[in-house]
Amino acid sequence: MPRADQEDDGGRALLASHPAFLLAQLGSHVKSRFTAHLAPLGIAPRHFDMLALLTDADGLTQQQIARELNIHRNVMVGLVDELEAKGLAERRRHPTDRRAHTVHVLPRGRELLRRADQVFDAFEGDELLATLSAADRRTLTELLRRVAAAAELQRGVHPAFRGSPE
Amino acid sequence: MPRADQEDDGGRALLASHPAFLLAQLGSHVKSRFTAHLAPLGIAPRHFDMLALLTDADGLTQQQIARELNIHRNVMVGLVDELEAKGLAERRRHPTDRRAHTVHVLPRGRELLRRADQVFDAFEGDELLATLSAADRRTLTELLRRVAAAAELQRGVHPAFRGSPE
DNA sequence: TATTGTTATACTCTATAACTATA
DNA sequence: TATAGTTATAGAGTATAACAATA
Repeated sequence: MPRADQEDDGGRALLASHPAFLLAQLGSHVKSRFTAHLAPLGIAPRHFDMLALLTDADGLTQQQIARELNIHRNVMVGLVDELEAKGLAERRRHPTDRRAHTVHVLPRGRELLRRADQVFDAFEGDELLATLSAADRRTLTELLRRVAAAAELQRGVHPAFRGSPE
Repeated sequence: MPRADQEDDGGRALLASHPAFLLAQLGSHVKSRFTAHLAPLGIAPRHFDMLALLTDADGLTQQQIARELNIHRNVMVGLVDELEAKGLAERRRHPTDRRAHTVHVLPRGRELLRRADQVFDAFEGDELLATLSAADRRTLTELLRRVAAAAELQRGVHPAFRGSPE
């Protein structure tokens, strides 16, 4: 059903029909919309990613979280501070390494993540992709996944590569 | 050919397999990679977008450019300054409105845009989408275009909506 | 009174470096 | 010597307000 590529005007191809341009545009759109949807819950996408990660793998150190989420360890300090201030997570002493802190999700954090998941699913399904059929959504997801995989972007797959140079 | 959605582990669905998440991730990846590819030419994506717009519609005022590109008019001042400093574009007096400046691409700007276009095409075709067949690329482009259209994101389509509140 | 370009200011993000306590 | 967490600082980017010239 797609009426694929229509050539336009005489000269240059319109930027707006290039996948790279569309990806950049949609990426920033998704980020700002999701930020807005999350605001009433009192958290930002950063916190959402972190709670989601810890729910799958509780008790990681700040360094490990930073590598998984591809953010600098300096920024982690503030993020964990904020989660602690909101009662969503807490730092504990690492059992063997006295330099490290492990981070653990608290009950309030799990409860908030549940609601944030609903916000995310509603945004994705009812707003962002509302015009696509179920089959189109599967196709889009698979194509995006392949492009992301080729770019080595997946979370938690190549943690070793993620060393931010200092 | 896509092996569509594979359910994983016991609990939450992995964020990394959601199209909204993939879009946000790929969007920032595209932006940073394209910025890096453009750096040797001495310009940023902003300048590229602006040169591309003016090549299709030379002589717009700074306000009009700002609306088309969805950036604030205050920022336009600096961008045009930079393009002028590099000899890529220049301000001229608006023929009838003495408050306004029109912006015009100079020969060096057109020449640089040609090279930037090549950089863009090479990045998109040989790097970003290298793993996708021609048919997959068309499918992806069409799906992205439909999602972007639904979000009213196209450049230059609804300029009237773009009023940044002050 | 509204608009164009401009400047100034503040606020957020990010990147870098350096410090401490451990290993 | 290297690493985990922390703190401080500087730069880029963005948002807001205000101003002069003109409509």
